[in-house]
Amino acid sequence: MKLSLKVEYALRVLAQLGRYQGTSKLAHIDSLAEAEEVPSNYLVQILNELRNGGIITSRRGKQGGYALAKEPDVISLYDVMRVIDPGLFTSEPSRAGQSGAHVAQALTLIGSAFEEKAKGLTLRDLMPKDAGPMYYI
Amino acid sequence: MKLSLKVEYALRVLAQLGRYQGTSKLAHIDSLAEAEEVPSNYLVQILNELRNGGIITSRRGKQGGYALAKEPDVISLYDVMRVIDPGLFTSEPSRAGQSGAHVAQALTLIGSAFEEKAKGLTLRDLMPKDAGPMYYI
DNA sequence: GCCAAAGTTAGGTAAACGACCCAACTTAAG
DNA sequence: CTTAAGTTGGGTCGTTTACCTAACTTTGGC
Repeated sequence: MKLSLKVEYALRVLAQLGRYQGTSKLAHIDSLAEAEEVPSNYLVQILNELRNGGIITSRRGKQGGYALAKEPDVISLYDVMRVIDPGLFTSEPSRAGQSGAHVAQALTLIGSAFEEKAKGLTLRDLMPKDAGPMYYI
Repeated sequence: MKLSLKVEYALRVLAQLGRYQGTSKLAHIDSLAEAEEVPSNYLVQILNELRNGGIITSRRGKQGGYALAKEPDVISLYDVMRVIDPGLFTSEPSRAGQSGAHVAQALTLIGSAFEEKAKGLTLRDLMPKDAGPMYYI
């Protein structure tokens, strides 16, 4: 279903950010870029969009960094995709032509299946099961 | 889920071709292009790929034209998409980075939902319900 | 046997998009 | 006030999309 590399990058980095949850540490761009093998110059842009989209928070200056804005299990893949790749869900098929309406309806059906599945998965599903919250460390 | 215009065009035209089923008439490019509002110069290319993909058949020369290779209810939208937009279903997400495997698994899950829905819909679902086969005309 | 109506094929193109890179700027801790 | 971090705005380069053009081939009918 042709998802952009950008979405993959975002999800990988968010999964990585999920590992910081429970600790008081903030993640830096370079650590994230290295751990998830994302080009750091591109990651800058992605993190920015995630912040504007309310998925993550950031702090500037020395000791700055990024953290998830919410718990991993309340951030769905749908939320992320909508922020990183708007137009993935907002694009309506055209109703032109004699069969336009029927085709549009069918494609919307397929799109809904995609959308619902994306809503049912959260960042927690992207994180290692054995690595629970680190409160006790 | 960002489907190409090309796929929409193909589906509209195939739905139109479905209306010719049961008659002995072949559809010409220009009629199809006009009925479904598809640029005819582009449609030429699409019809060619559909023929090479075994979705439709064609006849050359005067009295030539196009027809569905099979009954509308055995041609799924998945079949069409695979022919018109290969790479839609063949593309595997990367497993790079620490979270690559988990992300790939989740995205494949979403992709499967999309794929299954596309397999469950056929050209018949794109055709007007009241217009049954025209054998009796 | 020609001619005209159809499909076939190859190629080309302009605009948009994707995946980056770079540099100047701002903030905040020590 | 220096330095490590995030912020912002821009630029670039290759690919893809959505077309168009034109030459070619096949077929039916006069």
